Amino acid sequence: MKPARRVSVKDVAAQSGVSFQTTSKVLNGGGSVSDVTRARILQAASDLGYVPNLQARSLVMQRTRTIGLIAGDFSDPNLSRFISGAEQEARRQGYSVIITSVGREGSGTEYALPAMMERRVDGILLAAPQMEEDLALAHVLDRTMPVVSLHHVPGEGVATVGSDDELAGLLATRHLVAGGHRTIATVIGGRGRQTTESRLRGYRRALEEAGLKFDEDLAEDGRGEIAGAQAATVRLFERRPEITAVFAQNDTMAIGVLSALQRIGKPVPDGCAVVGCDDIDMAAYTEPPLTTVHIPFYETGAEAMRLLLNMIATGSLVPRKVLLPVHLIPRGSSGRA
Amino acid sequence: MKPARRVSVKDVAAQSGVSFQTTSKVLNGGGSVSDVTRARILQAASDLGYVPNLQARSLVMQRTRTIGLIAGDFSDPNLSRFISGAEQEARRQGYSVIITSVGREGSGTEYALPAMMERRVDGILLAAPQMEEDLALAHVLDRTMPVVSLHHVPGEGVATVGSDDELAGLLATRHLVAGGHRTIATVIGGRGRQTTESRLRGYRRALEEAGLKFDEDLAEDGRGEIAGAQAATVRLFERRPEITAVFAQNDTMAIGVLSALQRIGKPVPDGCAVVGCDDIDMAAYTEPPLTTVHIPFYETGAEAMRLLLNMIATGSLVPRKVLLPVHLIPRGSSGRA
DNA sequence: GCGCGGGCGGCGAACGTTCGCCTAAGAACG
DNA sequence: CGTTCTTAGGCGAACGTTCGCCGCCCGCGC
Repeated sequence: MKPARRVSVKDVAAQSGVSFQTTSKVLNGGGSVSDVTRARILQAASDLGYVPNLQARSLVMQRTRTIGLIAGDFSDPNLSRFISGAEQEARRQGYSVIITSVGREGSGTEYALPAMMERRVDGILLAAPQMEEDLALAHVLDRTMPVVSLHHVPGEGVATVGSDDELAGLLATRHLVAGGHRTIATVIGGRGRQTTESRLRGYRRALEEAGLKFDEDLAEDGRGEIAGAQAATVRLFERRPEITAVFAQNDTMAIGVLSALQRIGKPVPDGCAVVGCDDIDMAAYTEPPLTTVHIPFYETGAEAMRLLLNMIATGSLVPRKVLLPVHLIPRGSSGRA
Repeated sequence: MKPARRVSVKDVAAQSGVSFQTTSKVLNGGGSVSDVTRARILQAASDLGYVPNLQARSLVMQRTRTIGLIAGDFSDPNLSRFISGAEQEARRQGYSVIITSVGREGSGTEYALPAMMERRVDGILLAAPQMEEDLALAHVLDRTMPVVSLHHVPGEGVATVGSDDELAGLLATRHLVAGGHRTIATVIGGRGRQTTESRLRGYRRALEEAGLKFDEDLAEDGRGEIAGAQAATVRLFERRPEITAVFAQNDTMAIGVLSALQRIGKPVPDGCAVVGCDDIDMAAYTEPPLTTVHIPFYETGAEAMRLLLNMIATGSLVPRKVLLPVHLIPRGSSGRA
């Protein structure tokens, strides 16, 4: 199964007739070695197909060039984009990423952290909404290791990179207000989540700006899913048939809203305008195309990784908090093309 | 930044007054050690917050309990589910997963492999369609390390786990035939891909079974995307207005087909039936809900990982080829609820 | 012709483990 | 009371690196 036993620096050394330490120097570019020996060593290394052992290197260097990524469900397309951005940035800087997911209700939390610590990751990137309230986690992380999180985490040592969710809610709702709507409902994501609360705050602020008052009856929980949003939409219109616009706090739910409206016979956008949030791929292709707020998940991932690697490089643990800007993308579902 | 310097087994040993080797024995459950010493050591370990260093362990054990996952774009929801399944299974068996993505056109290929080798992964899971034809890759992998791939890979040493794409095409098309359709078009994914070819084969076989002959004009390339599928649909109907059913080779394209049909004024399913493939979340919520073939991506990932870990455990390099079954999910878009 | 400096490369140690072998007691036994 | 067995635990080595120090030898300058 192993054709040639793993070749180490010693094998290369033997082949080229120098000590293995000298070989190491050459392979790392350093040291003062004559050009001929250098060439000979390099040649031998390539002949033998030498591949350095990062495990051993990490052992002496006391760092692994590895980042631990703790994520919620990978299948979430938004999270996927975040991960994609993070991984790419890590790679660009010569780091590897080791992943672990935690189940919906935090199962695996107690496993994830130890696994990362055992592997001596240089830092941790957190992208698990379900850990927002995990105090034990916060305690472990606090001041122990560089950590950047996509979501808010209790405790002080953790930096956060995210997008401006309040602005997202604000832009979406302002857009509807500008379209002349006065009775604007909203379908919110999971209650209690940071993202939800922020977007809701933006919604309220926009209403306030327009001199409209917030009405509890106009906010329904769609639990972040299509089916939940459908049900929420139905409830909203039963209660308040005069609604003329809905701000769905994410595009998935917006799709649910769209299909519910179709079912109850409200044409979009003339009977009811809809604005989503996230700008998933599909948003451009719903019927009608969905007006939404673009959330830069990919860039957020890259930025979070950048910040993390920077913290590692400088050894500074400044718990910064970065918010990336978002912008509205007007499409058919709100009446403007 | 580091509150207490990393605690090693030696620290634990010092604290409990035994040699570090004995400590190691205790921590690994082995060795013959009296109960009192054992307890003392365990206590010290927990007091000090000892976390074993897997790097060091790997060095001597000659295996890392790490699997390298080389994936195409993470943002692909199907791939995400595959990854999710794979990661979960790995975790269940005490392995970690380290990821790297390769760009659309194979960029990063030359990087991905060395990175995995340097980290001495125990095996590699390949989920990058763009590597199907990478011969250099195949050469490196061949007989060098356990590898399981989601897609076909040239060379002999690589096992494959996938879903039965031919069956998928067959079931989808049979369903349309059974619905009385005689002029059934298909929108295919990227030409030349294994998946595409297999599904197309299933489509042709179903036609054959029904005594219909395959017609080049009825197959259009939708390049796997919504927009591509829209364009393909338009081309199809310009050429053959008599089409009464479309098999879209994946659900994303099916959504494109649906929106194109709406635009050209063909009601679904009465004017034209549509069947997709993959069973993405959204499929149940299109208008009308999409009949599709369920592809078990999550299970495929888990199964692939299972096979890989099994290969590693037994040291056998039997290049098996596993196909997971698929099944049709009838919904509104094909006329049957 | 002698001393000295510098380029080249060797060598020991350390990183944190696991593993197998060895030994010092104490227990059991005749 | 001496011999052997067993048991608890020590010890050296190895895994594959990096790093700093040291010594050799050659060449140059006086």
